Amino acid sequence: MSVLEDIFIKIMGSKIFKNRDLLKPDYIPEKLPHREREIIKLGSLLAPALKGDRPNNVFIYGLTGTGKTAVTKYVAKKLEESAKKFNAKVKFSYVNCRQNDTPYRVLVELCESIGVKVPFTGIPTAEVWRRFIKGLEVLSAQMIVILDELDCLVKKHGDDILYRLTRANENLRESQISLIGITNDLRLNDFLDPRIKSSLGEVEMVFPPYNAVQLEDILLERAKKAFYKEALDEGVISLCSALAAREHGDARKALDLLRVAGELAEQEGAEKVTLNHVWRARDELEKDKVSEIVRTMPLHGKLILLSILKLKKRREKLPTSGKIYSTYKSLCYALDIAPLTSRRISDIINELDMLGLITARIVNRGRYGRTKVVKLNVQHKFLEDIVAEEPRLKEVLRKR
DNA sequence: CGTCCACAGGAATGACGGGCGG
DNA sequence: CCGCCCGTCATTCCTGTGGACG
Repeated sequence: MSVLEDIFIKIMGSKIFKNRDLLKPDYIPEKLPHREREIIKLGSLLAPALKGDRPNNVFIYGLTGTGKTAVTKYVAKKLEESAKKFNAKVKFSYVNCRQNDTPYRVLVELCESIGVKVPFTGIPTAEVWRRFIKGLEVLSAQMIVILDELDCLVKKHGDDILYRLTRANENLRESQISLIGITNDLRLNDFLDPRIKSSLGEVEMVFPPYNAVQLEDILLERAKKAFYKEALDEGVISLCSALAAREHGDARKALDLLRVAGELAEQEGAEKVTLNHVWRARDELEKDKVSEIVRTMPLHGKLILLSILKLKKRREKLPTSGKIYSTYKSLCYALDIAPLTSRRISDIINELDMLGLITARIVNRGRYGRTKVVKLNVQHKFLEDIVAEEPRLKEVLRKR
């Protein structure tokens, strides 16, 4: 029997997943535990749309995995259903601003959602804008625009499009627009023009993180339908919840852990998902995250990471920026690459800190100056594997 | 108690590449 | 389509800093 066939048989014979899709991040369940209040609040805020009144603009804050998108989509779905019943003209448009991260692309998305066709390049933004307004007038509806991950758009391209959208109602007679802005970044306010702040932030909602108990409820709810009975070992759900609670109560993380643990169990033909699978799922997820960050990092960032790694391996003490810089320089020398200035390296170290790969804190050592002490936050094994993917770095790594 | 270490990190400036308006 | 402008990455030059040491 071939290896591949073996895998297929294992999957087919597996009694783990009933419906794996229920654990995917974009799935919107029928029940959202511990978000009942948010659902009611958002629902009542948007309800005027059914009567043809423009709802207030809403701004939703919350860290990743706090249910912002799920709640918004859920309410949108329900409202659309009701609108059909009451024969009210309500139109929702959901745009993810991370995927569509230019004003142009956002506008194109909006046009398409109301059935206006525009080429995705070739015509000026102003023309797309004009067609959007025209299409909207024909539609004669209450339009509710959901801008998810708004921070990505605003940080890259400013708040101009928000300004236009909030002001669009002045040019509309048959239709009206209202906005729902969703952001992970609580500091987004600082990037916004005060005028926008006042009009977009007519109502603000903050989604608090889930605690471990709440996460457990969420997982239980999903697991009921996603897994076969008895497929989960005792404590699996609690462990997933606990691990995710540690990371600012991220429900998506909790679901990811559970799903990946299940996948691991399935792949090896296990009867049940065990605690061990969860731990391995955590490693897997961390590795994925780290590898994604590292892979897209410029060469010198990788070299710095490598330098930290080498220092950590060789010596006992925590590396300081000076030490890192000199090992980095010798690394560059060995690879025949021109090294950057220490000033720049200082910034790169800060960037790595921002990404969460390392923790750098400033330490005063009196007579012996002032430095940044750096601590690696990732398991060495992962980093080595990932950094080694860069062919040039591979040999350096082999040489200890 | 002053010095001075070993950097931190701000400001100004330049090279480069990519998107936008005309 | 082209030139322009803007953001990013990097360098240069610089001032600032907490505390161990003499």
